[in-house]
Amino acid sequence: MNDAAPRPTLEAVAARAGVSRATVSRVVNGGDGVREPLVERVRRAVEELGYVPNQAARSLVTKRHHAVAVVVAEPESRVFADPFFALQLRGISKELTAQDNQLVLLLTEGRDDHTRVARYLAGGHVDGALVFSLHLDDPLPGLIQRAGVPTVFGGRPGWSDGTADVVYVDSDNRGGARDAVRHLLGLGRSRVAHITGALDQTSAVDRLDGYRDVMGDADPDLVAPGDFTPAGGERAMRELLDRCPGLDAVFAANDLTASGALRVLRERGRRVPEDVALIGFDDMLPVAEQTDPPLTTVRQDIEEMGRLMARLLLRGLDPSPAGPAGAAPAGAAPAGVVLPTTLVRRASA
Amino acid sequence: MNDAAPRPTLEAVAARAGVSRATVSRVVNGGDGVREPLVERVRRAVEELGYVPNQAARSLVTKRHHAVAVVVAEPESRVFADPFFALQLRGISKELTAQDNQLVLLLTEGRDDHTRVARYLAGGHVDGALVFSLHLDDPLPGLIQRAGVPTVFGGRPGWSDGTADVVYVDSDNRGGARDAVRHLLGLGRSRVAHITGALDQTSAVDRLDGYRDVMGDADPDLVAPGDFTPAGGERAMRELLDRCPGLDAVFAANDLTASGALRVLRERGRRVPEDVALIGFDDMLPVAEQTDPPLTTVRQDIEEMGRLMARLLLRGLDPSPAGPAGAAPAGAAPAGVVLPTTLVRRASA
DNA sequence: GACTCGGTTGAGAGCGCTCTCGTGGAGAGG
DNA sequence: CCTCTCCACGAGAGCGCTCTCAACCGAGTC
Repeated sequence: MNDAAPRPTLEAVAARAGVSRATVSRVVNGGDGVREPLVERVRRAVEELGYVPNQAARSLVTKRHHAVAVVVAEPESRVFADPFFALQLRGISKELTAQDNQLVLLLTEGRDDHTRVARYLAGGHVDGALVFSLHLDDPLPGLIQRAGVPTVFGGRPGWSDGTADVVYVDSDNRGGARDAVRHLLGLGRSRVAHITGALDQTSAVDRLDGYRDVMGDADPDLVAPGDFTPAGGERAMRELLDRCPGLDAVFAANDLTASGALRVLRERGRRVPEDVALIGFDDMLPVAEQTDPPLTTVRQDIEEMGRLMARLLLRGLDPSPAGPAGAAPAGAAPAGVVLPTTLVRRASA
Repeated sequence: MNDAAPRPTLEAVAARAGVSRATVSRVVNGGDGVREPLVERVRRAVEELGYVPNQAARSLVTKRHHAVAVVVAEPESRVFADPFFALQLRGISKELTAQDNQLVLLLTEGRDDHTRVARYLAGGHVDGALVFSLHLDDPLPGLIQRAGVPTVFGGRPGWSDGTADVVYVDSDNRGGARDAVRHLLGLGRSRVAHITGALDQTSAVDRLDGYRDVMGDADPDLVAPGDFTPAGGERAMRELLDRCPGLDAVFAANDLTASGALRVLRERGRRVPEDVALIGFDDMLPVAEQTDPPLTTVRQDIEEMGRLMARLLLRGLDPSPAGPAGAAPAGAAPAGVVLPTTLVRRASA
């Protein structure tokens, strides 16, 4: 249907500039060791011919692809369906393209995809991988780790409790949860309940831990299991209200959960925040800002998480600059980086 | 940090199986014209060595990359931040991987990125592109079109009013809008208002056109400009209520807009749907289901749109099967494919 | 039984690039 | 003025693969 003119090669540029292929190559790749007049001539030839290097040929010899895979496990799950992930992707993309790397997106669902992805990564088509997987029992991270591709994880993987040499970026779920609960206590509330997230995900576990850090072993009846969905929030809220009618505050594991809880609170005639203060997590805008009252919540800098993941990976790939005096000891990559969270006060608490 | 064993090459497999490189290549690529015993021997060698073809080397000679770029213009905009896009991406991904193609994600913002993307595409690193751009005046689609890469657009591009040979997939915004308005009329409402979307996007224009198809040139005061955001919806709703206190139904250009309108309606003491029936567009779940009352809205099969885009592109790339008796005349690609919408009845209308 | 023919296999030429060497010329040193 | 060094440049090998083409082999054919 199209397939027009064959794209110009190094050879063509060389001919036009009246130099050798090697010289053109040098110019194209930075131009060190080539005298100014020649550089200029080559540049012009490149320009005139509209030359663009053939990445395949280049990769063939350099073994670098300037491409990074972003693996998202189980996209039906929460990761993919909310703006959270879109933002992270944006951060990743920015950082990657800033360093002239491409982003290869790999979405998986189910076993078949696991092996497909593992093969692909092991196949050496990309220089590294950024992996998102929420579930503790997901075999994918393990497979990937074994594939021998440099990898950075988004969120703390379940099987790495600070031990192994796994590189990941996470936000401070535990600290954020503590802040939320403390805020509630600071408001003079004392019977603070918690609706957990899906506890097969580290973020949910960490948030629960944060709650416990502050509340100690308060009344265990004040904790009800949720699953990060509005429906789960409703269910848990009913349960809590039945069990502990006297509760005066709720910390929900995320904003979606909080929105469900909010509906039940209203239905049961509790005023928010007067009777019950409510606080969420994520600061998922379309939800947090649209509820009535708007949700007080814990925000994470999602885009920055993405950037950081990419930066970490790229740094690990590139055995070069080392900065002023060697920023970080060569082999010792930072195992996990945890980004701070901030409390966003709106009307619900 | 790692870089372990060099991966086995075709040569290695050939040696192990006691055949020539050519034969291994034939087997790896389908095995036609190779006798069974040999095929078996080669297969085993591949297995034992864990051989994975080097895609770079392959691309170098075949000029096919088995990779498709997905270009998303202006990710700050609505496209990227909502689940809409995530779903579309999922559809694309499924279709692409089913045919063993990779998905290279290109996010752009601003001029610099435009030229970067154009260069990348023109550079022949991918076999084709799927492009999302919402704004009528976006120069990117034009640039891409000129880059000579096979392209399918998501959503009807502004500059192609059915004329040019542009391939795109869109949902039936106009028809969906008509359905919505007719539904409202069917409910016995007569003063049906419309809050438009951002009119620099074809989807918004099409929805407005659909409204007009049914309402004729009703009272122009019944149309107020929005911008696809909740805030825009609030503003427009206030305007409408001031101008036409007697209105009894509102068709909002999308769910976000509807949620804003809903808030204003409640604030002004109008009951929904008793006093004013309200209907949205998109069926953006976290919004449409969470409002009070839940939103009646027009749904599009987003994931299918994605799949279809990918399928269209791939079909255009592959000059092969042609199906039973040549499904479609070779050169005559279907210019635009428009997917149907369905009305989802909830409580608001 | 010599000959042809369709089908299988191997040899070898590149695809476009990078990178190692070797060469030649300009400048420094004796 | 001649040698030694250093640096800019070109020649050429090869990255791992596909694909054309020639060689070969067994089965028909006359």
